[in-house]
Amino acid sequence: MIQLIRGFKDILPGESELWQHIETVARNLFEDFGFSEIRLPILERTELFKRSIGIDTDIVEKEMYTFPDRKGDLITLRPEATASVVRSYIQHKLYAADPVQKLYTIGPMFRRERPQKGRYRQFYQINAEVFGVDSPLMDAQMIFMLTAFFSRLCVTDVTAHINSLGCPECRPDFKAALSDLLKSKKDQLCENCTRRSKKNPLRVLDCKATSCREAMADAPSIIDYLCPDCASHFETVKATLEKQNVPFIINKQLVRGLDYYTRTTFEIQTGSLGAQNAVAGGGRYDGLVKALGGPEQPAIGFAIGFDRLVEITDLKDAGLENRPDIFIAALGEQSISAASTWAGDLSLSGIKTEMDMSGRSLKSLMKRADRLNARHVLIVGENEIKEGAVTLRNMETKEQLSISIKGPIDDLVTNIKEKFGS
RNA sequence: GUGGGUGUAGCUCAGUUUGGUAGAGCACUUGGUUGUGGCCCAGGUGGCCGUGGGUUCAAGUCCCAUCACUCACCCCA
Repeated sequence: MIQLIRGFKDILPGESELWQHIETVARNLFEDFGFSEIRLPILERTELFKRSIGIDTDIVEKEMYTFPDRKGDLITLRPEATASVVRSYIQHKLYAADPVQKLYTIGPMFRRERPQKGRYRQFYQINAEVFGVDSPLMDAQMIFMLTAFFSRLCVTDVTAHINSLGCPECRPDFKAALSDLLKSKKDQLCENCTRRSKKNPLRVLDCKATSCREAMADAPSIIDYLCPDCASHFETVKATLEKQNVPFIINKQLVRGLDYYTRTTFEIQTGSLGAQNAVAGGGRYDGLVKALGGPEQPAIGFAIGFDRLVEITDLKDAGLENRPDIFIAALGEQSISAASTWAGDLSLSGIKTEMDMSGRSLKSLMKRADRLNARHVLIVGENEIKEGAVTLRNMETKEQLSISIKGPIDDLVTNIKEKFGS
């Protein structure tokens, strides 16, 4: 038997309804906030990710699916969406029509990590990005929209964490201060952090090892090193969130794993996912558009972990399953043949119709209708054909009524629709 | 990449200690009830016991290898 690739998964009927529902909620909400969908390719030139995510990050160093195509060009299955959105914004000069662009996209991402709870090699993200707005009010609005999204999906066990990473002006001072501390505490650091303290000292703040956490307890806070502009930007974000009643906590340890982030950064964390506590994350990346060859335009965005969201939502049994309005139980060759043409007309008229073509006993057809959770069963047998009227049974009330089939098929469809009542 | 746990029917799992006929519940199917679902009762279908090798008269069970799943480290969404 050929099995699917490690870390990949199928989304089967029964779960796909929930995925569709979440997608619909996202589309409706984002579009109400003025976002438009952008659909992007899954393969990009490897160079794009190296330049945007950062060459020293784990993603680029060891997690990307990168391979040469038949001509030898290096291409990569996208590990995240922001790089592609930015690429597209630049390539199609979307800023020329209007520098302000609000875009969302939904689709699969690929990272070759060891799979575990809430972590797959192909996973799905819902992304939203805003270009051309540097106002902190937009930062607040993005977080506002994100938390609204979670509450619409009845996800309760989530907390918004926010922080500011400063800008190229203020970050060097902070890095220097942090490096000094790391040198003095180097005996307490775990192996990884010893390495990181030289390459990317910010990451040490994010370490989960207890010894590192203790060592970092009195670490300098980036917030104390913010330049006046960054500081007032962050103040406005916080004040606006408070005004809008968005609960949040300031998390000075919050560091992003991708190099392009600046200023406001945020993460939605949950306690229901084991070690994978981030269910959404994002922030401002004011320098990225320019860095990728575009004009100087600020930007902010976030990504929601779709798979993780599915795991923590309480909507699993919300009755989203695809149940037939009507199940046709036809008995005997003649009835099956006649009913199969009706089934098509009923479906076309918007009635979810299922019919059994096996010719089995009425009892087994009723059982199947019950299993499919059909609302009504249309019984068509020799008797009915002879008498010119079929039987419509309401599966909940057990009420049965007779519907004439003497007229044209349209009449039958209309009659059935009427009988449905609610 | 490193560690722990687990692989037996479509699903959830017994059976492995101490080698000796492949099991249960659910699901599916047929009938009890000539053409009416859910409950009940009786029957039936369904397994290379993850895979490959080894030990043995004999392996689901013991040994070796390998693969997969899963959780954790790491990292992130």
